[in-house]
Amino acid sequence: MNDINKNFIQRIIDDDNDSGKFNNKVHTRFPPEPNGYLHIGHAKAIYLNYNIAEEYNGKCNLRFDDTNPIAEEDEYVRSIQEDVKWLGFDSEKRVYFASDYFQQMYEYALQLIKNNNAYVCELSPQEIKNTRGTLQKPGTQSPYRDRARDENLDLFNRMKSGEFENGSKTLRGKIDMSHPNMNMRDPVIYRILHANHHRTGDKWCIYPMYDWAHGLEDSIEGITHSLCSLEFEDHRPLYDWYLDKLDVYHPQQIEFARLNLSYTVMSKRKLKLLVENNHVTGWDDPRMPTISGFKRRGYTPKSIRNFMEDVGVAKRDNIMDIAKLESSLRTDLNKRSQRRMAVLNPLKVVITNYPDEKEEFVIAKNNPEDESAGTRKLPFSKVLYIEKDDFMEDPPKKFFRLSPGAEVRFKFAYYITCTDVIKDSKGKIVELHCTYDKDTLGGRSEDKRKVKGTLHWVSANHSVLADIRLYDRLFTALNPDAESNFIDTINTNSLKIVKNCRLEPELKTFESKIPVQFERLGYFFKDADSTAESLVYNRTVALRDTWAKK
RNA sequence: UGGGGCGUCGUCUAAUGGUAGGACACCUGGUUUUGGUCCAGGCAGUUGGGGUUCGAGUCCCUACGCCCCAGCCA
Repeated sequence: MNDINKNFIQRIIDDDNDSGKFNNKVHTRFPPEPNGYLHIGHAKAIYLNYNIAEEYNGKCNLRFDDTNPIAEEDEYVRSIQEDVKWLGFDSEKRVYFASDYFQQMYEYALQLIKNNNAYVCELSPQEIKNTRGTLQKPGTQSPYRDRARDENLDLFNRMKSGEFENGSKTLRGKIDMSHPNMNMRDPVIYRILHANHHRTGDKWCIYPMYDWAHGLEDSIEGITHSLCSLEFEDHRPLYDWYLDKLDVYHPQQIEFARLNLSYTVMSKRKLKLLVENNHVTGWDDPRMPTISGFKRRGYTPKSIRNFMEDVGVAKRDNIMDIAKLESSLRTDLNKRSQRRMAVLNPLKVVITNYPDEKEEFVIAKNNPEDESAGTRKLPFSKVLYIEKDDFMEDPPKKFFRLSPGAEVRFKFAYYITCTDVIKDSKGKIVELHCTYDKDTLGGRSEDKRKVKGTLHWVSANHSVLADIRLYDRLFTALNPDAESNFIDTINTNSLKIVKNCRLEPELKTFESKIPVQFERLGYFFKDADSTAESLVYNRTVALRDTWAKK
């Protein structure tokens, strides 16, 4: 690793290592709250934390920050672990829960009270709000602020034993009600919550607030560099205050800019709304920026990791162009995907000079980027389907697909010339009559005559049917968060289902785990909705198309 | 009128007082049995104004702009 081109976090760690601050140790953590599914913004945090640890020969913990029983569920801890693993990060059994430290946190709170740094406050939530002051004006002190030490201890213990109603009392830090940083105006440390916790059940009825819990979790686990997003910058003084007052091991919090993607929303609240109001089919809807959504859509873990490497890390607010994600995706898929033939919008083609009952098999390359992927046999016969878009009766200049009198290559098969256009009574094209040149088997000719267009095709009788789901961005606004109501900018055409697509027969039994490219169309991934009788494919991403742009 | 951050091509991100570079996007051209890939090239940036310096994206002053903070959420 050279000194140049490091990001600001690596430089901080280098400085710490130079000064011996953490004895050259690096230990990070990824601390999700199990209250929703992971999205690609989390993937940045995961990537960062695991990679920093690996780079410096350290470790990274996966820690569930489950301090609020109201919002958290087991379903989410399961999905989060699954997603982290799918992304390619091994937590090596380093899986922890904030709730495992509840007893220890409680004892630390006792210590804080004993040192006269915390007190039990009986102000209601509304009263606390009213006395906090504003951004410009200082707050006023709670009447309970100067309670005797023993009374605080007694009251706090009774809070713990369940004697009081939700919201009736809190434990608060005794800091400074006129502090310019609102977080330092006697912050709540514990609140009373008679609620069932997904792991500790009914054992506790007081739960620690984030600021109290997070620093202690980091401290207990021996974290060195505690990476979090920018909005916690204002919380760092409090993180430091607690640890200093307790005089315990003190990790360094470092803030970085979270990832934003163009044409998408990233907040859990908004994603949840999309799910609950059925704007999408679920957390794993292929249009969602969730890890499970990308997975179902056909994204690869490697493409997401490469994207994160590309994105980098800094403290500027940013909106990454989603085209960059798609570029990482195509780079990976291009090298690895198996090519297959599929016709989305079939147009019947009859090869008039081809024997009626004949069928033959042409040799098709599975992946031109990788010879080891081998070849397969593709059935060819008299009646075929091609893409409707690949024929124009009256083509513009530079249209080098099929048109009356034009000769094109049917990939891996023959040169084909269109002789007749068959229409129905309304003038709609229903069928094409063509001839083939029998001396061009494999798609090449002895005379080296040049054929500009190469089309994909399937044999009608051999083909299998499928529904194909075409996805577009979920929002029409580049930054939906900036709109007064992001729901209003939902793209009503984000999903288009194309029925009765024709696939080459091998796709009937194709393994769903392998990424596949439908020649000339894009990358597709077999959806979980597929059954033995009916195939469903998701378009992961289209191929770059410089023709369509014009 | 409080506090904390941040301003570099269209979008991300480097350059740590010494030639403003890379990626994506976009535009040319070449190769190609995918209008894909690949290859070659091009376009495009330091928020403004002062100052220090032989030399400033970088240091200082100042102005401006953007983001975050008033949950018993994280």
